[in-house]
Amino acid sequence: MNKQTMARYEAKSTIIKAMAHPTRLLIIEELAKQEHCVCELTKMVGADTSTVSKHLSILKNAGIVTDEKRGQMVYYSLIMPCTINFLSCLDNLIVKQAKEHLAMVV
Amino acid sequence: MNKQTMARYEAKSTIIKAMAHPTRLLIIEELAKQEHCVCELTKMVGADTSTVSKHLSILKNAGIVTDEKRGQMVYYSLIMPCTINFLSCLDNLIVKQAKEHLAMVV
DNA sequence: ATGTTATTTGGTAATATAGCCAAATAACCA
DNA sequence: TGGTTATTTGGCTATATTACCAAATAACAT
Repeated sequence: MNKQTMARYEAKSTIIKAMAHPTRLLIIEELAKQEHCVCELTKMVGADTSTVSKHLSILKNAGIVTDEKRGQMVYYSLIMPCTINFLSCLDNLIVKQAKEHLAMVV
Repeated sequence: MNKQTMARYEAKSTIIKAMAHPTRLLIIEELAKQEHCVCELTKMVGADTSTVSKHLSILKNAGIVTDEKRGQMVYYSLIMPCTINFLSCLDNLIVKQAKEHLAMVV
């Protein structure tokens, strides 16, 4: 296995790992609609602020979101266009699978 | 937060979590080109057979790949079309970021 | 300056993941 | 039947992740 190829897989898995959490997916999908401060996201998620802040820092380190401080608030927004198409593709797939499963049972 | 919406995020994160490993990304990209048995994938990955087998079962449980036994070999193939577009999108992004980084340094 | 709000960071405990070895299972051949 | 190859499963240890609390930092208002 080529060293460069390996590095490429690791870079991709870092990004994907950052997405791989229900809360972080929620955040990504909300930020796809519009930017939000940590306090707004905290309400949406329904967890401790520190927990949400840490989720955001994971997304930021992966290059999926970016932040901007305005006053006392920090606003996060989505900067990775790849993610949203993929997530909606998965959504369709999940609905399709659920329907197939239903058809099997009924 | 709606219960159904939450379940949807969990379903998506299960699929994404299954992708979130360098070895499993390698497997996905190789299976995108053509089906392979566990023994072939083991050689490509360069790890213990049991390790590769476990990676494959994670991908299978997530619905990303499917398997078919022919003789003593089990052949795996990719069945989730979403993944490949997403991975190539990430690849482009990573190359772009690397170039930008290079331009900054030089 | 002091208090309040927004956010991040450090610490900690519980849980999940990854990799290897050894053993079990299955298919094939002699 | 007995041996070989391919694959999966169980067990174990090391490492990573997550969530919360408490404390630190920063901006703003009084």
